[in-house]
Amino acid sequence: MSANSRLTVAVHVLTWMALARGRGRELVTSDQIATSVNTNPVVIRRTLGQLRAAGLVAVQHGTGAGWRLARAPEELTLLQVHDAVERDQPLFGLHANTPNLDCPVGRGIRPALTQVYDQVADSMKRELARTSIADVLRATLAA
Amino acid sequence: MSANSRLTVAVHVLTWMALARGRGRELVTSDQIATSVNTNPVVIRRTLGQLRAAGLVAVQHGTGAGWRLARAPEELTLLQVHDAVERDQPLFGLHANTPNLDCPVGRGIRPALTQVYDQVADSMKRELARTSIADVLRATLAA
DNA sequence: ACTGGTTGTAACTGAATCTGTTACATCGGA
DNA sequence: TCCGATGTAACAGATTCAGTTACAACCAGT
Repeated sequence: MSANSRLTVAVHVLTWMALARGRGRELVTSDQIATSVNTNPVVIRRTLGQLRAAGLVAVQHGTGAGWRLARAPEELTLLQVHDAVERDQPLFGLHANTPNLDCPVGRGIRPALTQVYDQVADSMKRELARTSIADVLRATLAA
Repeated sequence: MSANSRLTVAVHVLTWMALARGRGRELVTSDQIATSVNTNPVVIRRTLGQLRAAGLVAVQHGTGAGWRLARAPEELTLLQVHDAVERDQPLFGLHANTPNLDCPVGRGIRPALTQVYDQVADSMKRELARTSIADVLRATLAA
């Protein structure tokens, strides 16, 4: 399947918020962010809701409502963002149907693959942890 | 998204072929493999077709037709399998719609993310390269 | 207490993907 | 020629994804 864009949208959101914050506008709305991402504000609010559940952003209600970063951009890693928006999504799927348990391979391959896939996911996560939103903003403005 | 099971099925196929080969049965049919994977033979043939295009298995036509491994199980890595069945599938998708190019973030974030995503994919591939079909077979029979 | 702009979330749509299935042409050794 | 297997197109149902509409909830300012 072609992978989804959740991580991309979430990083875009946070990077945009980091830029706004650097310009003195700490509180921003889903509408403003949606203009930059070029999508519907509800999509942005869904993403922000996941980021809030993970403690990466904070929301303010009522008049003058909006969102703000809960941490400095240097302290926000792509791993935190990934964990926030891809909760429990395996990197590789196992069998759609249980394999034949009468076969030695069908019986043992799922735990064997789970172990390998976990190692691969750990490696991926270590790499994601090496980049912060501040890094992304820097690279984005340099382009 | 829940991830697809292509890599899992392909590894299962090759692992089963490696076991059969170790038992002296070098040539096997998609029907036999499908029984272990618990799916339709056409699904297996589709997978085998991709593995053949990558040079990992060889096919034999006519009477007594079937498939055989093109290399020893020790020489078949999960990276090769991944590249065979997930050709050009990005690890993370970019924006579904082009972001707002009038915004500095919308303009610069795609190349910035591409660079990061490529690094993460490289890390993932390095880890996949560390495991062979022989390793998987060993772990499968040990379970 | 009312207003008004924003959030929070459910419900639905269309497109795409994934797995499984049927059908059938093709291959080539016996 | 026969026959068991491959190669592949076509289709179906389930699921996912992004987008959209709709509307209740929230709360600072007046």
